[in-house]
Amino acid sequence: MRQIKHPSIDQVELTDIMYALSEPTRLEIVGRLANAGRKLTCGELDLNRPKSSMSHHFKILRAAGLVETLIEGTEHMNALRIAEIEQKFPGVLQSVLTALNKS
Amino acid sequence: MRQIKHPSIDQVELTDIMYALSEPTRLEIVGRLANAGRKLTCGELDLNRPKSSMSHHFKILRAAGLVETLIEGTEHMNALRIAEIEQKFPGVLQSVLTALNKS
DNA sequence: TCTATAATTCGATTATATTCGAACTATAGA
DNA sequence: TCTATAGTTCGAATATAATCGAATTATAGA
Repeated sequence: MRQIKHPSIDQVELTDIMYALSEPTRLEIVGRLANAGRKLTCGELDLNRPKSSMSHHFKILRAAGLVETLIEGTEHMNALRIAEIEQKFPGVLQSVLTALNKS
Repeated sequence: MRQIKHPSIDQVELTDIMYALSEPTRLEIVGRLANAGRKLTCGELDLNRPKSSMSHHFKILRAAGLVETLIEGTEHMNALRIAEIEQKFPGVLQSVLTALNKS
């Protein structure tokens, strides 16, 4: 069961996080993953966009270090790397999530 | 003495802020404005880039609502709109500034 | 009114992102 | 071994952004 590679937390750059969060679809994905409180498949998110577009956005979220994807069978389970990100950049992701939930 | 137009704080979007902060030069400008604790002219920042490039980045920072520019004579004095941004998106800008000062 | 200074705007070039259909890969289960 | 399912990768089109020299605007001061 081959797994997807992710950057280690010390490779994660603040600019990459900012960039990943600057796109509405990706911000929506991040918000839903946070609120779900459990791992979600790409399909469960259902933002009404083609699979290839979703895949593209997940790739960027992974590269930024925001999302971790575990392959389980035919599904890809996605989770926010919130604890690690908070440790490295305290408050950054948390405050964005708070702002998201207010709007 | 004509002044530059800025968005009102309720027009400011989280994605625009994230986008503005996703570019290293702009992040640097924001960090210096925060640390200076006073208004700075574009020239004082001196990031070793052509004036037209700096002007472009300031335009984006202004449009995102992050920077306010007051014209005084021939100089443009720039300040972070930190109080307003903090009120609307608590912790977002502050945590980014903290992360910047650690790196 | 002339000159110097500060910064913006314009315009062209190049680079980077987004979008999405079609083809492909990997796994589970019949 | 066949089929269905979940997602990725490819490739091409389109859109958006970054870069920077040259021209322009606005002001201060001589």
